[in-house]
Amino acid sequence: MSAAERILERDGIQALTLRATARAAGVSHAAPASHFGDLTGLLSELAALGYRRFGKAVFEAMEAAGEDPRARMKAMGRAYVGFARKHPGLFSLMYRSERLDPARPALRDAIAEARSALRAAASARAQEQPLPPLQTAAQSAALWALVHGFAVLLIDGRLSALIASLPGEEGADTLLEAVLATARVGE
Amino acid sequence: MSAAERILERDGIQALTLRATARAAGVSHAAPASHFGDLTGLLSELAALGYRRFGKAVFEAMEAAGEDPRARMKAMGRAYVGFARKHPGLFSLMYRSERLDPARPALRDAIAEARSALRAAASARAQEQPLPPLQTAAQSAALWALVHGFAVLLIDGRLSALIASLPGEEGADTLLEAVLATARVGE
DNA sequence: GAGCTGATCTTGACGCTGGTAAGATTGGGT
DNA sequence: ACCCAATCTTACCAGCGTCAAGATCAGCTC
Repeated sequence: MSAAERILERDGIQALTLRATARAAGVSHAAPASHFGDLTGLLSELAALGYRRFGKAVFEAMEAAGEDPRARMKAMGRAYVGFARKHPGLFSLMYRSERLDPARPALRDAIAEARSALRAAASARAQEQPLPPLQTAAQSAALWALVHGFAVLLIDGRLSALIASLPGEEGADTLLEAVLATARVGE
Repeated sequence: MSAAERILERDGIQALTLRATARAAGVSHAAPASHFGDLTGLLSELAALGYRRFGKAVFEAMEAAGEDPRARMKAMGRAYVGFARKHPGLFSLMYRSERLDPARPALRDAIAEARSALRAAASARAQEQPLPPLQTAAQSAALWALVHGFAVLLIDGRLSALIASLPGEEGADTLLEAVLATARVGE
C-alpha cells in the first residue's frame, strides 16, 4: 500500500501496476490481487486514502481561517490547490473515476467525507445571506469548478506559460491568490 | 483513425488500444503502429484532431457572440463545456497529457491554435480596460479554470448530485448559465 | 495436544497488450 | 523495366491483469 503510493508519486499513474506494487513490496506478483481483488480495488483503496487526507487538509485549513465566509472560501481554495501540488499523482488518481470503483465502501465513505468538508466552505456563506436554490448551487459549483480547474491545469503544466509571463519571480502561489481575489465568486 | 474515434467515444479511453483500432479498421494488429509509430502517436493525432475541432467551435461561438467582451466570454464558456459534453472521450484524451506527445507537430500546432482561440476571449476585454499584468493573467486563468473545472466535473458526473438538487427540471445547461452569471470574472 | 479454518502468499498458466523485426505487396515515378 | 517508398502482414517478445490450485501458518475449537 505504501509501496503503491511511492510508485504512484515517483513514476506516475501508468506505472502503478499490480505487479510493480508486488515487486516494490517484495512479494509475489499475485499477492496484491488477493488483498484488493483486482487492480481497480488497489487504485480505489489508494484513492480513498487520498480523499481522507484531502478532506482533512481542507477541513483543518478552514478551521484555521476563522468564521468569515470569504476567508473560509479562500482557505479552501488554497488547501485544494495545495493538496494537488503536494500529491499530484494521488490527486490525479482521485479524479480518474473510470479506474475506480465508487461502490467500494472505503472509497464511498472517503468521498462523502471529503465532500462534506468542501460543502462547509459554501454553507457558512449561504447561512449568512439566503439565496434561491439555483444561485446557491451555482455558487457552490462555481467555487468548486474554479479551484478544481486551477488545480488540474496547474499540475498538468498548462498554466506554466501564463505564470512565466508574470513580472518578477512570481509563481503559482501568486497567481492563485490573484485568481481568488479576482474571481469574487458570489458577490 | 475514424475507427479509433468511434472506439474512444463508445468504449472509453481505456479501450482505445492499437489492436482494437486495427480490428475495427479491418487490418492487422501492427498496421496502426506503422502509421503512428506507437500508441502515443495514435492518441496524439487523435487529440490533435480534437483540438482543431475544439478551437474551431470556440472561435465560431465567439464570432457569433458579437463584440461585447462579456458576451464573448460567456460564449466561450458555453462552447468549451458544450464541446466536452458532446465529445467526452475526446475531451478527456486532450487533457490526458501523460499519454500524449506534445512534441508531435500536429498536436503542437493544434494546441497552439486552440489556445489562441481561447486567448481571444480575454483579449477583447483587456483592450477595453487595461490592467496590471498580474490582474490580466489572473482573469485569464480564472476564466479558463472555471470553465475547464466545470467541464471536467460535469462529464465525470461529479455535478450530478448538485444538478439533481435543483428545483424543477433544470439541468446542466441551467447550472452553467447560473455559474457564468454568478462568477462575474474580472468585474 | 490434534485438527480444522481462514488469511496470506506462491506458482503457473491464460489471453490480452504494446513494441519490434523481417518480409510481402503494391502503386507511382524515373 | 526498374526502383523505391509506403503500406501492410506475420511472427515473436516482454509485460500486464486475472484466475486456479496449492503451500504456509497463526489462531481457535474440541
